[in-house]
Order: sequence, then structure tokens, then C-alpha cells
Amino acid sequence: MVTPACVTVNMPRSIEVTVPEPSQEPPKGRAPSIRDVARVAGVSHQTVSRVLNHHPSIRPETKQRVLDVMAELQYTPNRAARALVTSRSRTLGILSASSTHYGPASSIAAIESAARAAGYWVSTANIESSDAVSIADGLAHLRAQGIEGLVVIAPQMRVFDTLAQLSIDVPYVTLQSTGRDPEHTLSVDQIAGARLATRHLIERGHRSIYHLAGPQDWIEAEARMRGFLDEMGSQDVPTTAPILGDWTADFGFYAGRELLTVRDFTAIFASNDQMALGVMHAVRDAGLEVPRDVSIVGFDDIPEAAHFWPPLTTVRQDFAELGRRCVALLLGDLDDAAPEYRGTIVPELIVRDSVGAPAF
Amino acid sequence: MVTPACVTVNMPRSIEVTVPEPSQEPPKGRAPSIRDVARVAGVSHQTVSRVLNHHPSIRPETKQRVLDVMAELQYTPNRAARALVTSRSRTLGILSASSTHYGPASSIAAIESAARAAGYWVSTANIESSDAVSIADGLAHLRAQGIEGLVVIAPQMRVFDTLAQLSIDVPYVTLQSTGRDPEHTLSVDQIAGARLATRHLIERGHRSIYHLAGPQDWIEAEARMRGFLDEMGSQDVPTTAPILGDWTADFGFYAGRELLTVRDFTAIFASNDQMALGVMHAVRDAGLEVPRDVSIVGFDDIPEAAHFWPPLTTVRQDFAELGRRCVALLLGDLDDAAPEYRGTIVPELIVRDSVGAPAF
DNA sequence: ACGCTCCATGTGACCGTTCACATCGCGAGA
DNA sequence: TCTCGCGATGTGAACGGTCACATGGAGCGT
Repeated sequence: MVTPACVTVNMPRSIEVTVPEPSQEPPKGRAPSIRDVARVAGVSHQTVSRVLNHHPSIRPETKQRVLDVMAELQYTPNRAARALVTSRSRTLGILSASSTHYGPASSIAAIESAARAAGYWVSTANIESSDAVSIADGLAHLRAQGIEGLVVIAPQMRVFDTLAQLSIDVPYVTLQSTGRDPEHTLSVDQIAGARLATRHLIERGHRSIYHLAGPQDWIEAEARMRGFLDEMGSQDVPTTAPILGDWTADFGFYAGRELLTVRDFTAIFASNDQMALGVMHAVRDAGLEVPRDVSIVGFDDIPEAAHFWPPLTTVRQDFAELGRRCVALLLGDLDDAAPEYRGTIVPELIVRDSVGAPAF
Repeated sequence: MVTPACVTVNMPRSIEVTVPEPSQEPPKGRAPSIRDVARVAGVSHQTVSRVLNHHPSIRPETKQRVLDVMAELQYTPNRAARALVTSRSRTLGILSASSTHYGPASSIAAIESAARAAGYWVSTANIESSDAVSIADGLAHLRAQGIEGLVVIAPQMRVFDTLAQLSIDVPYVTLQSTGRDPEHTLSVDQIAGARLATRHLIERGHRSIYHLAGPQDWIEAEARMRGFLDEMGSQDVPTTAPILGDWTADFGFYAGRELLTVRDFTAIFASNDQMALGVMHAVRDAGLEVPRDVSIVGFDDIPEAAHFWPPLTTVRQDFAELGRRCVALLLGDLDDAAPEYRGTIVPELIVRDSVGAPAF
């Protein structure tokens, strides 16, 4: 009989590692330190430190001996001690809103992975709302941690402004900024993506296209809206005012339902896949069909989008790549790295089945 | 003209805080320390430390003076120094697989939030695959951080076993364990949830029900499968072997397509919403309809599920609550806290439109 | 053969906290 | 009045690393 799945807590038997006490000099209750290793290896603590830091001038033989003792004693460097003296925490902070969404979550995972590969730790702080207090709180939390770099995945204007006021004293990256500092800019061209989506609709013959945008405050939302308007303008298609949403499928649904009471459009470009999903739901609820009656394009290409009904035409963003470049930028690897890293991440249009010719 | 949305890096003008130098004794280049505060406030460093730690026997007047100086100097305690001497990092580690999924991401966010409220930091390590090496790597990374508690959101048997071998020396919680340690167990009854879903299908008249399970190794998958089999058995419905999937919508799609070539069933219970989505896609691709021809139930209730076509009947899990209880357990708050915390989190059946009467 | 440089290593101080213990009044019980 | 206890504060030593500097040979040009 299998017991129910559950959460289990295991308490350690004791805080100190119960080393099998292999040879001499058991560490006196505490975890072994650099000096314990030194004593056993018959060298000075400094030599051990040098081994730890890959100092060039250490005899291979000595190095090996120290390494062996380290293994034997199960020595682990004390990060706090190191951080104290070097005043470097080797920790990156992530300030993130909506970390449960696919995009941010993907970027976070990529950031963590890249940071770890570079020997850095990652500490997160989620902000529930984007008011100044939440932001300041989250930031203070990370700051108290002594972070060396900050990634802000809460791409709202307000956050950006608050950040500026708070006079951050560490290098930081915001995923989607207003581009105020072109010198340190690595473009992720949301505008191009939105134009791609819009052009696709126009090319298929649509002339009455609504844009379901993200929240007013969000930089991504603004950029996608901009791309939409730009493309519509350059193709001389009359535009209607975008509808400001909140990224959720729920909103897409209600907005779609509202829109359909008038039905003066043939296509909708939603600023993310969730809202697109909601719209499609509303369309079907109204007894209509996608793409026969209404064409729809999303943004992000979440993994589920390929299985929506119909499979959603959308714009793919490489969130993971974004995360990786973030870290690269923060750690300054870019200064002498391949220049293409500084180039633009170009979103890609993924054509599926949610766009057709206009019904009228 | 709005510039393109982009990633911006801001470099601090200088590492040290450029304090406006309000009164006396500018900190000599470094960030102000406890002794700087002490000097300006005219007390000993120890008194400052006591203020920091809310020691009871400090004269209110003295305390206030110290507090004022702290504010004036923009003093921030040095976490590394504190961690060094107390050998407490006040950091919780999260070892997580599939952190881009809705469930884990929600739990992580809740954990972070609860931890922060308790004055703890959270550090994450994602493991890409669940092989022993990845796990050991991730764990070593967190361990090197000096974490005081560990949450494992990679509920695979293998991870659990590897963990056991690695002889963790900190308290840890695994979200979904095998329940080997009933003493410290807080049930999240996946089995009950799966039974709920299965019973719902049976009550609607279904007798040929397939179960699209998660990966073999996953504890959640196992529990849900167990619940499915238990319920089927207790209702005397003949069972077929569950199909082992990988949680993705893609898998659901292909499995569904495969299954439909025979079509000896009227309902499918998928172990998560993504797979359910994939199955629904396959059903429609075969020219059939949900729930007219095939009924489907999912698991998790991701926010999008309400807008699938048709809206998905599923089992809701309170991921956030799970995260909160995790932290509560880890921090030991539970020992004297309200007992209902130790109770079971009961999943809830959310009935929507993906289940109907069987077609034959 | 002498001094110079460089390699391999050792010595002691220091990073910013907390901890253990000492000190100094002051009010209360004898 | 004396001492005991405790409240409020100070003193110096850890904690476990790294840094700056010192030391003692080996190699080498002159």
C-alpha cells in the first residue's frame, strides 16, 4: 500500500557533520576551516587559501596534498567569511513581478543557470504589486543581502522610475527598459515582433484590427503597442485605440466578449498568448469561429500555444537567451566578448492556424 | 518617438555610497560599520549591536540616539559579517526542477514571500535533468551558500533517493514525498484529488477511462495514478494501464492521437492541465468533440484552464498555500502554531465543461 | 662569487559582527 | 549601612577567510 503523497520534513541529527574521523585531528566540533586543513596538510593557512584561489605559484605536489586533505576533511569554504573580507557576495538579485508567468519564469531559470555557471548565486524577491512601497521593500531585501548585481523583471515604467529614485548602488539590468541609456543597451526588439504580427494580419487582408495591449504601465506592453501602431500607420491601415488589458486570459475573455457585441473588426492582435486564449474563448462563446470569423495573433509562444484551439499564431521570444545575456552583461563578460551578444534578439513569428482571410 | 524596448545596464558611478556628508566623520571610504555608528552616537559598538538585535536592557533614550545615527549614516548591517559569527545565513535554498511550470513557480513565489516575511532570504538552484549529477551539483551550490533550510520542488523519487544518500545536513522539505517520515508529514492529498477527478467521470457514467499519468519517476504522478486506480477499483470499474507522459501539452497531443486510433474509451483523466490540453487538441484533430465524444479531466487548474476549449474540468491545488506551509515547517514555527497547519491541504474539483455523458 | 629577480611559502592584521565576560551605578533587603 | 542583584553599558576575543608584506632559496647575468 502506497502512503499518500505528502510533504516531509527531515531534521538533521546534529548540525555538525559527523565525519567518520578518518585520521588525525578531528575538527573541534565546528566545520573544518582553512586552518584545520593547513594543519593536517602541514602547510600554512595561506597556502590553503592559495590553492582555493588557484594561485599560480604553488607546487603541484603541495597543491595536491592540500586538495587531498580538503577532500578527506570534507572541507567547504565559508562563503560568509569570504564575502566579509572581499566585500563581494557573488550574489545576483532578481526583483520580479509575475514570476509565475511563463516568460519571466523562463528568464529567471536561465539567469540562475548562467549565474551558477559563473560561480554566482541568485536570490529572488517577488513583488506582488508594483507600487513604490513593494518595490522599495523588495529592493531593500535584496540590498541587505549584499547583492552585486540586480536584474529587474518587472518591466513597468513605475518600477523603473522608482528604481532610479532609489539610487541603486549596484549594476543593474531591467528586462525591457525605456531605452534611456542607449550606450548599455541590448535590444530585444518587441516593436519588431509586434510589427511582424501586425504585418502578418495586414498581409492576410485584414483592415480592421484591434490590439489588446498589456497594462498601460508595462514597457513591453507599450513597445508592442508601438509596434502595432507603427506598422498599421506605415501600411496606411486605419487604427483604433488599443484596449489596455492585464495579461490574463480572464481579461482577454471579457474584453473579447465586449468587443464582439459590436463586431466591427476581423482580427485581434493580443499582446500575449494568455489574452489571445481568452479572446478565442469569447469568440467561440459568441458562436463564432477562429479564424473563420475572427483572426487572432498572440505574443510569447508559451508552450501551450501550439495546442490551443486553434493552434495559435504568435510571436516567439527567446526568454532563456534573454536571461543568459542579462547575466553576461551584469558580470561584465560582454566587454571583451563576442560583439553579437550586444546585438538584437529578434522575435520570430510562428504561424499556426489562428489567422485566416477576413470574413468581410 | 519612443525608442525600442530594450535591456539597459546602468553602472553605478562609484561603489561607495556618495553620502551627502551630513555632519561629522565621513566613513572612510567603506560603508559605515557598527563602530562608525557607535563613534558618532558616543556609545560602544556593542551597544549598537544590541540596538540591532532588540536587546531588552537598553535605555530608550540611548536606543533612539543610535537609531538616529544609523539613519543619518545610512547604515546597513553587513550580512556576511553576521553570518560569519553566528554561522547562520538566514537563507533558504530551493532546489527545483521545472520551475517554469505554473505549479512550481507559484510555490516558489509563495515560499519567497513567506521567507521574506520571516526575515529569510531565498536562493534557488534549478536542475535541468533529474540525474544524480545535476542534483548533486545543485545541492552543492546551495550548500556552499550555507543555506539553513532546503525546499526540494523536484518531486521525483530519484531526487529523493539521491538526497537521502547525500546526507543533507540541514532541515529540508520535499514537496510531495513518499511519506516515509509520517511524523513530520503534512499531507497534500494528491490521491484524494485524483479520486475526486476519477469519481466525477465514473458518476457521469464513464466506464472506459484512460489515465494519462506523469513521468514514472515523479511522486505526484505516482500519487495521482494511485488515486485513479484506487477509485476505479473501489467502484469496480475495469482499469487499463495508465500511460506515462512527461507533463507537456505536446505529449498529451501525441498520446491522444495514438489513443484515438483505437478509440476504446470515453474519457481521459490527465495528470495535469497541459497534457489535458494536448489531448483535447488531438481529439479535435481527429474530428471529434470534447465532451461529446470524449470527456477530459485535468489536474492543477492553471489560470488558462478556464479558457481552454472547452473550459477544462480539473482539480485545483493551492500551490501558494503549499509554499507557505513549507516555510512555516522549515522555520519551525509550526511547533507551537495552530494545529490546522499540520492538516491536509485538500484539492478541490473544479467542474467546467470538458466532461459529459459517455458517447456509447 | 655576488647581487638580483622570481618562485614558493609563511606571518600577522583585518573585514564587521556577535559572544562571553567585566564594570559601574543604584535601589532593596538584611 | 552594607551587600547583593540587576540593569545598562563597555572590552576584547573570536568567526574564517583574504590581503600586504616578509622570508628563504634557486636560477642567472656579470
